[in-house]
Amino acid sequence: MGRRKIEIKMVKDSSSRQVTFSKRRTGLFKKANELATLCGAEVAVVVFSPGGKPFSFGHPNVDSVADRFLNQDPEPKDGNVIGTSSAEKLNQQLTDLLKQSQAEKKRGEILDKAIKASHKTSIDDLSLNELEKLKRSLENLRENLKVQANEMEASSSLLLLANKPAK
Amino acid sequence: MGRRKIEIKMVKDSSSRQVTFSKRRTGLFKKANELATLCGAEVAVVVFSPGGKPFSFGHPNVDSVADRFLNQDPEPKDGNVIGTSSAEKLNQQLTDLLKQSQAEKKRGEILDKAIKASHKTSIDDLSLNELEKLKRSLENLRENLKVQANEMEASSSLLLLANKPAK
DNA sequence: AACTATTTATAAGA
DNA sequence: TTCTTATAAATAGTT
Repeated sequence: MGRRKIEIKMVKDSSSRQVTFSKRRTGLFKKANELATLCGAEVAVVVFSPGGKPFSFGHPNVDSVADRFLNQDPEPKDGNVIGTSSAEKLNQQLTDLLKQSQAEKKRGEILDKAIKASHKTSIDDLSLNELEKLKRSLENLRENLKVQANEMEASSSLLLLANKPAK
Repeated sequence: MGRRKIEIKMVKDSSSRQVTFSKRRTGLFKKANELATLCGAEVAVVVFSPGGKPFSFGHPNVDSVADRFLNQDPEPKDGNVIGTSSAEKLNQQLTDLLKQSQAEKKRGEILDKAIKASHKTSIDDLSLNELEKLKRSLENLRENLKVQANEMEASSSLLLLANKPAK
């Protein structure tokens, strides 16, 4: 978003990285504030700099949002802290994950075609087109995996937290 | 940032507010991801929609960042149905899953090269070689995903069982 | 869900 | 570091 387009990967130069961190942390907090204000949402953001310094933003504040997040969902079942709802949700997500894997298999087949095509003289429009579709599919898969993993992580956080003594 | 400048204050229309929330939440998570990737920073974001639904993003994951921020030790606690080991194992698997996703990203870059190569005259040995490597990577990914999902399913089944009256 | 006209964020540079 | 500025990215209103 500036003079040049940059790839989203670790900035090598430590000094530049620090500058990028400062600028983008400011931007992230600003966005978080706008989201909270515009939508009446509760938002908490915690960031550790590469040097290990903590920074945070919260609306209305970090702790209340964190508490709400960590204490939600666990069903108040006597004798046990964890409600099945959390675990069942996890199971559903695992099922979805398997579906992702299945879908990915089809993409592998597309690749097969492309490889066969390339064994001939030159790659034709069809296989090129397929390669490009495959590329988009992969980008999608990556995005989906990340989202899924994040959601599952949140669920398992709840499970973990539910096993800790209430604060 | 769009057709018109808007004031940063509560969007009155509930329907528009929901749309704004969705768009901006996506944007916020993307920014958080970029900050983490570019700077090697740890980042956690938790958001509650106006409707009270929780959303989260974390790198490497929400609870490790939260724990670190709250300066809490994941104290081992027993006397409780579920050994933390099961839950922690789940967490580890989720982390591995994220790594898978990362690895997949590199494969996408290989594809990029192949596509660029094919834009030229004909696909050469190098890019063909790369395509074949990519194919093997994909087969691997599929296999790993399947194994991971199966293992995780087993863990979460244990969690489910552990929550039912032990007969 | 898509599409653009604009606004905003920000990468380089000073 | 702070400010400037050219450009990339996000997104408000629209369809």
